[in-house]
Amino acid sequence: MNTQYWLMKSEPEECSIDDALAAPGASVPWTGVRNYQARNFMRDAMQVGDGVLFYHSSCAEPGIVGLARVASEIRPDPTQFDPASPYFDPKSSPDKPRWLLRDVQALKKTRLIGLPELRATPELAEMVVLQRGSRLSITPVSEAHWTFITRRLLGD
DNA sequence: GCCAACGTTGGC
DNA sequence: GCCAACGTTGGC
Repeated sequence: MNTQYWLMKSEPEECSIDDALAAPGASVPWTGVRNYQARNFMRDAMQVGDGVLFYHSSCAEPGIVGLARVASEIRPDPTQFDPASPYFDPKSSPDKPRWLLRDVQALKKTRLIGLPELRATPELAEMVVLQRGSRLSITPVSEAHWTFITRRLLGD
């Protein structure tokens, strides 16, 4: 299957693009997804090597802040088993894990393309993340949108 | 902190 | 299976 593209939201207070780039191998486990649709995107559709728009959410300047790639196969999210974690899920068990993750490798910090800029760009109006009421932390990005955004970011 | 929008839960 | 109540997301 061809390379696909995704937008993945992270709260910078939890894991910013700088945090990801500073991690060993610039790779971080994408913990904390607790939404079935987002989980299913990771489990069923993502492939190693897919492109990722790294997005900061729940912060002063939400928007795209970097580029990344899907860096691992799917595996259980260990935070669901940790009673001390805010992501603990008492209904999940190691023999039948409910929540899954992939590793995401940060490739590059870019300038911010903030939400206002995204919304002001007609070419991007159809992006899933911009749709009314969209709350999914992982959304697919079309190749056209990926190309438009990466060109704008990388200036080629 | 507010609140719109959406997802999940659980009684029936 | 319906749907009201509740919880969460996330921009502002």
